[in-house]
Amino acid sequence: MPVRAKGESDPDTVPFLERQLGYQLRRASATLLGELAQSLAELDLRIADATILHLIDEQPDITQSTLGRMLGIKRANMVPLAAGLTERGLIELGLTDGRSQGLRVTPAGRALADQIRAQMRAHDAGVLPELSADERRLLLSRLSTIWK
Amino acid sequence: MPVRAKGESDPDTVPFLERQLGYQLRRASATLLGELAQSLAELDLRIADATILHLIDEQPDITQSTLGRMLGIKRANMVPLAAGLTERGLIELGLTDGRSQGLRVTPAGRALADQIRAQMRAHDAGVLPELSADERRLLLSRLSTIWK
DNA sequence: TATTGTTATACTCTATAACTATA
DNA sequence: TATAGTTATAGAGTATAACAATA
Repeated sequence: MPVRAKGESDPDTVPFLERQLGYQLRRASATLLGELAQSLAELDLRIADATILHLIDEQPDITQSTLGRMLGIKRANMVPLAAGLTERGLIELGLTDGRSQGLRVTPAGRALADQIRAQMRAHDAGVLPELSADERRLLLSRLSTIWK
Repeated sequence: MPVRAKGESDPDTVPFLERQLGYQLRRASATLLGELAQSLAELDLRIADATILHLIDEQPDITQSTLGRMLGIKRANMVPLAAGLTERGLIELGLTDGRSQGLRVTPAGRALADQIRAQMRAHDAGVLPELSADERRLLLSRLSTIWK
């Protein structure tokens, strides 16, 4: 007679989609995206804005093109993103070599980047809080193999 | 002296975003979404089309509204999706009670739903193939808690 | 009164093509 | 010749509001 731990249902009863890793990943990601977007809206930032500002703070003189490659955002779509952050006085031009324009955070940008990281950390801490540090590290490394 | 398993880098050296579960989930999900979209394009289907067709096959006489609630798709946006599948002869009206319209697959729709599941299974099997069956089950259940 | 299906519409994100300037 | 930044634009996908018909 088959034994099953409590809380686990009969595998044959589980609907198809529930067993799809891709589907579960998609739904989980969409939910977290929405939550984070709501949280960052308090800082008047979209997720792309916040991520870019953080990266410029972390890596001064990075260019639009490099940021786009890192984040999977097309060069053309980086322009209004960078322009928006510039208009708000959060970033400015750093080292430029004529065609490449290094970007740096302003003092206001750095302060906001700190707030962004704080919010992202706080949000992330609420995700799967039952994971141990080891389990968390393992999951992170597994996920990164999917897209890298 | 701190000991570290080979292949693991100094935690303090890992960039901020790489340690964010939300970010990793987002990137992984986007990659898988793109791969699956490419695969389903062979059947001339988008992911939403395929998912809906599968669900109607699995649950005959389900309505647009119910499908929308299950998948996080607004009622208004379900209309063109259902219309498209109907025009292609993949689904048709089943039980209707006046305002609710149950949807069912046609024979062609059922055959395509089988192909969809085959493609989804095949794609999913390529995701984190190093996971054991137990690890896979655990991950699935953890992910589902995020969005349910 | 609440829900279903529906239409119209706006908004965001993303993709493509083309152009200029520079390495 | 390849790359960075830029512009304009088209296409998805998604969101809101409103309406008619029905439970």
